[in-house]
Amino acid sequence: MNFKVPKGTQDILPGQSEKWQLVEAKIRELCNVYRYKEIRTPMFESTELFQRGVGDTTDIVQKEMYTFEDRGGRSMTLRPEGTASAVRAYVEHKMFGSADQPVKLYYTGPMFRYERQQAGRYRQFVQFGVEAIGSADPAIDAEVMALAMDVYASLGLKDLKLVINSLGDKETRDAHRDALIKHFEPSIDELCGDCQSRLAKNPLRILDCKRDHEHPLMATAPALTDYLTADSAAYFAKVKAYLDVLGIPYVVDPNLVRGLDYYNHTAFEVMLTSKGFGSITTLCGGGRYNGLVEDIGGPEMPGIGFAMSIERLLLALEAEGIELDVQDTLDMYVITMGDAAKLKAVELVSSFRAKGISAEMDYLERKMKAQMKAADRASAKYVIVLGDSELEEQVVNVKNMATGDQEKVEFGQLVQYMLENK
RNA sequence: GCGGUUGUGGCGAAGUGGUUAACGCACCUGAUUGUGGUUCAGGCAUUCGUGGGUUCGAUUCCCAUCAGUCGCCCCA
Repeated sequence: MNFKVPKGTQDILPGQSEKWQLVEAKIRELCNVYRYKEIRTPMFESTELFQRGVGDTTDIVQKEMYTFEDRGGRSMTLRPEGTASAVRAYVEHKMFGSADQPVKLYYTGPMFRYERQQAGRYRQFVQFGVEAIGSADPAIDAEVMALAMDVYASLGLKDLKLVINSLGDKETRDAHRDALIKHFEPSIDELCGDCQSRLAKNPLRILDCKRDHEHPLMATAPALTDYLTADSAAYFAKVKAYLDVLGIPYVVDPNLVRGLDYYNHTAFEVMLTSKGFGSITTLCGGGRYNGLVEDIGGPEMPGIGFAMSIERLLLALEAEGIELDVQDTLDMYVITMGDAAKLKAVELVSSFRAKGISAEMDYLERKMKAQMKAADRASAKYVIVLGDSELEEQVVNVKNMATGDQEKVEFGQLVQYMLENK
């Protein structure tokens, strides 16, 4: 029998988990500064929520969901993303009536999508995301993007670009869609099979096909920006103006498309400019979703948000050679020689810990030299050696591992000594 | 869903149709009878992914299968 983690999932072991904690701490700190409040929602919801929220025609809903029937015969689904749940909670708890408006939420937690694993893509992955609901002010679009960029910047990631686009309103999209079909349909045979199926499903996606990138039809294809209504164009211009004020560089990519149905107006991605890892270059994706709250049964409320994968964030840091400053400190290692010493060591270690001094001792009956080595490996700041003579005199040498200096300290003064020196 | 590639100790990594399957790291012991990071000597463990086939004999050749990994699609 040998059990393994399910395909597409991973164990995060000590050594790695500290990095996660650091990233999560940074995220909470920034969310607090930007005044986004944490929301925690269940990891599964009724299947229908995602069908309505994410969109029935999306790949996520059609072939990537972990859907199961519970014992009561209800169809449930492990959440593939966070926005639908956040919006559901917003509607359910009538947060549109709360005093604080707009409602600014953030979440972190695992998401589930049934996909083939590759570098930077997992079946269970952790997303950090924010949602700002209740405002159609372009300034908040810029704020959300600024927060995303800040997370990366605060961790030292520099080789990033913010790519933005406007998907316009419904009128814009319908007109553009028709134009795209008209443009590609006559010569669709010249394009790849994927594009051919995209024509009916989501013609917008043809524009970012990698295989047909060089095809002459691409260059002459109608651009979404040409179909923006006056209102949509004005809105997009304001978003850009606010980004300028914030000093956030961005690239407008008219072909930027998001894969979830609920997006309109502002769409953006944070991408790696360096080679990065594997074929994945997008670290974060987001956009505006006016209309989603209504679709889920709430009032007509505009919203905008993003989601980023913590796994990809960590992979990007690794690819750029950025070491997170995780501190793994041990204040005191107590070396024991003999059973009597061990008895005393247990007592001493406990008294250190009670004062917040991290302390460790040997549990493997190792020789003194091996214990010394273990203390060194654990980067212990101080070490004491407990043997028969120390027990008799009630005094130990406290060794400073960095300098090698030793100082005599009475048992009763040890905790105080450590509090002053650690 | 489709395609590529890999599968040998805790980790990394050689190798061969034939008695005991290199080496490095890690770990343990000793040199140094109570003080670490260096050095030297010794020690330690492996169903050679799994199942079947060919063969006197398979870790090695063949088939299947499983798993990892990478790419496509799509996405974070």
